[in-house]
Amino acid sequence: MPTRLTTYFLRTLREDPSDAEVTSHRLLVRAGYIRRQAPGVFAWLPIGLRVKEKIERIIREEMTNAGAHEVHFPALLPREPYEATGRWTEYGDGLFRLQDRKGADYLLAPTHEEVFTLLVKDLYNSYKDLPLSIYQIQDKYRDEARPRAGLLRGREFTMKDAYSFDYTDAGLDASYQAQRDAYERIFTRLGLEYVIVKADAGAMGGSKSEEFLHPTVVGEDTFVRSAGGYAANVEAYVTEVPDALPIDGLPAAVVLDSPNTPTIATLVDLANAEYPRPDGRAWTAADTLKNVVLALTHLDGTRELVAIGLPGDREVDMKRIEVAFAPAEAEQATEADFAKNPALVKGYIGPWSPLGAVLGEESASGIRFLLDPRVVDGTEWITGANLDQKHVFGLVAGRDFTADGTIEAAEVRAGDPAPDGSGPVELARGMEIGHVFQLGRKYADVLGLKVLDENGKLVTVTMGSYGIGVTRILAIIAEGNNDDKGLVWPAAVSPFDVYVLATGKDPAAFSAAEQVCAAIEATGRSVLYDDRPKVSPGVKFGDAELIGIPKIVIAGRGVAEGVVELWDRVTGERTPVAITEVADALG
RNA sequence: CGGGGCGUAGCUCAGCUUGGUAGAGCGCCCGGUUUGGGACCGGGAGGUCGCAGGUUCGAAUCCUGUCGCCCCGACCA
Repeated sequence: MPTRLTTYFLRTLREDPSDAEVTSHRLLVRAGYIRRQAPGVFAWLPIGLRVKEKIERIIREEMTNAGAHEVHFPALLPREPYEATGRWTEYGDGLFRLQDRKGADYLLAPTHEEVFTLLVKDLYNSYKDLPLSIYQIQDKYRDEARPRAGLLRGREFTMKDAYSFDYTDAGLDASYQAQRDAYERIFTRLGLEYVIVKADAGAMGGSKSEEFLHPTVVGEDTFVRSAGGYAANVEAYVTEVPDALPIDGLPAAVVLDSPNTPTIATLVDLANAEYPRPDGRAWTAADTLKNVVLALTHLDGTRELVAIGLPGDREVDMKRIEVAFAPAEAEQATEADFAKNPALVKGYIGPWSPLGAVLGEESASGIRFLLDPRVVDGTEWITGANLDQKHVFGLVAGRDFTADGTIEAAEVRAGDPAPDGSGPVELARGMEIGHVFQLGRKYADVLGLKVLDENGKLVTVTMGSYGIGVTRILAIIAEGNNDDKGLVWPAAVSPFDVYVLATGKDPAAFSAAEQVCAAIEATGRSVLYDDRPKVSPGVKFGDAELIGIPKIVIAGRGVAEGVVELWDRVTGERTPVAITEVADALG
């Protein structure tokens, strides 16, 4: 039996909801797929659920193909496992916490690594039980500081999360690869363009991590890619290190007056006006060494100042900084920080002064000093002399100053070289739709998941975790498949296979429509049938377009001649077809 | 957390400047006409004007406070 609009729980809105900005949010609400319950929390209406289930079915099939077994954990979990791994506190305000009537702490799980690990620990203790991959499709909860864009960043969202358990590194590699392959099949079946980028493995002790990004302007992640195939999240981009230059024969550094030059731009202008280069080339920002002072707050609450030196033509990328210093938090040093460190002359900070080294753990300030990898030995710089209104010219790295290490802190720019030599990179925006991650032994270590190996020795299990944002994918598909009339679902995820509508007041149109529904369903297709009487054709056509089922059949004025129309939602084309041949004509 | 905007009917919004019985369109219900691009006529249901306090004879409107929501940014395996 077809699903009839007269009895279905579906209400379309004539106007756009006022609180929806992005296309997917606007259309999914207007077409009756979802309703907002609270910021970042949505109810699923029947037609929306069908799309969600279509996506989940594809994921389940490919998880099965990858040898993973489905389980289901509660979303509501006790505090203890998360306390053990430190995530109860590390997750900070992002965690939904609650208490039961006795005052015991619970949380709504943001991900389930802990309980998956403990489940396996409970039941397995031999290498013979491994490898194992298990997964669930579950709602996750994160108290986002700012939920936005409807389903794209919600506080409750559905995720497929899989976890693999191996006792050898090679086994982990194989499990990881199996999930990675499954992801490629899933996204291909969903018709979703994706780019696999190297991702930051983060502070959680992971070793290898890749993100599946869908290129889209609404994306929140910036990634880089080269024509030669390199792709990386901007946080994971690794700077190509130039060869060191010879130091012998370079002239000594000189301290020169540079009044009123607190910024790189003013410094370059003054240098060109007052101290032109002997070779006639103009000074540029790239000739200057910018020293940025940051304040780190470590997990234990201690505050540490760190100085970062980078070419003056590059900005500091705070996202890359965060990754570099995680789990510590980084921010710009405050006036109070400078006040406590009189060795730093703001606007004229540099690694060196005529009195000796200023930056570095062994220096006058004792402040840790990290350099951009481009600042190799033998490079010459204009930089602050730590004297008010003075800069030093020709300061040579490796001769006049050294650092405590290097750091990936500078912004990545289009045209920068890919680290694998595959050419210059371009920058693009993407939305993370999947993430595969070798966790290694971090969780197993902390939670004590060990098995006996072939030699009867206890070995710690090594794990992977693999996530796909189900509801986010749904929104992304909606985002990329619509026109000014409404949604246009790809057949693979369309809530119904065919939309049948009858127009006019002639009962013959409705009986023809019923006949068409039956014929289509006989071929195994699902049908949504607009059987509403007394609704004008314009409304019916408009709803059909808004709802976005790709194949539409119109039973109307042709039925007397035994003809209905096949309406292609994608192309807009309408083709007359004999009623008896509709099912075949759908292909 | 910073910046901006908004809370009035199921939805989209007007009314607030200048205080005086709460409005429109759409949707919904009843009757009738209409039926290939969001038709029309007549009748009707539906609102603590976010909340609290204040000013006033009288507050959706003015004042104070508060809560919530949306957008941008910060933040976000």
